[in-house]
Amino acid sequence: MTSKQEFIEKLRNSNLRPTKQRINICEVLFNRDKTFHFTISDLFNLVKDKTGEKVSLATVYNTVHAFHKKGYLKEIPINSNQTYFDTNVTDHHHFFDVKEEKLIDLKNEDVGPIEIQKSIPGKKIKSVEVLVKLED
Amino acid sequence: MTSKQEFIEKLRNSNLRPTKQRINICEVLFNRDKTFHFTISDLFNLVKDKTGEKVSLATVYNTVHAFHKKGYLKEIPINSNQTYFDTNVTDHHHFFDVKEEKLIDLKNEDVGPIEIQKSIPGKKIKSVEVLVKLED
DNA sequence: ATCTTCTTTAGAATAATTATAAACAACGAA
DNA sequence: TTCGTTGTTTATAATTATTCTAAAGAAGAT
Ligand SMILES: [Mn+2]
Ligand SMILES: [Mn+2]
Ligand SMILES: [Zn+2]
Ligand SMILES: [Zn+2]
Repeated sequence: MTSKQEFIEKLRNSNLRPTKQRINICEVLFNRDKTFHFTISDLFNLVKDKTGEKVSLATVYNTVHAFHKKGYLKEIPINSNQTYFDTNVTDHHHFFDVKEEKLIDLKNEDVGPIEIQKSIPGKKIKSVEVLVKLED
Repeated sequence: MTSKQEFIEKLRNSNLRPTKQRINICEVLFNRDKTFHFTISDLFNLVKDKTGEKVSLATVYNTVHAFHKKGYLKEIPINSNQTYFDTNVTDHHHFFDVKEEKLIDLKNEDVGPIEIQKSIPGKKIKSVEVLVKLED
């Protein structure tokens, strides 16, 4: 349980004005126990449902991009018509349930360390992500 | 070097009529030494350039989807505004050069076997793919 | 309170992809 | 080879996720 005040501070510290809309979005995104995987459309609907207040779709996009830029959200590479985001910004891997279209976190110890034995001159590794697709 | 006749047979065997357009697309896709990573727009332009014959964009989409369904192309999960495909349909991993927006194949031995230590009841693993993002 | 700067918003614009439906080409049987 | 059938191509329209625009509104500083 994170308090509204903490969200306000977090936003202020990030040079983002703590507006009603951003605070509502924070509640939906960060007031939870487990990692949250979502699309913009998921988030848009949840804000309405959980806070009772309507936020424009443009603001959801703006806020998600702002949070992404600040490092509070991670973008997850899957092939889908919609972009997926993740409140777990640490380096970690995923199951993707193709039928349910749901992401599930994998702990690093569930996958083990991955050593990349090849390198490209002039380039360095930015991230290593494993995506495990699941079927029935 | 694969001959036109082989493409025609391949198409027939797949219950796809060997049209001029499909054969041209085959030439661009499969008449090469190395794996080919591409977007629909890449392919559309290359068909014009390499064969001198114009193919409609809709046909490129149709054909790519048909080949994908038949298992001749693989879709690569990266976050981009465009979908990437791959002529290497075996299970394999990738570098993605974020700046150049280019995919590079990784051999399985460059990554090593990946053992997934977690399972989800009722689901089985369909694929395990590693995406290594590269920066300068 | 006033001014400035940032934010929200509705709506328009963009861009990838998919759908539509008419013209066309491949096929198989006469 | 012709003819009828079925599959394919194509231009174009529709759809959909995302981004842009510009005006109205809210937050912060003085
Ligand atoms: Mn982003
Ligand atoms: Mn596809
Ligand atoms: Zn996650
Ligand atoms: Zn590849």
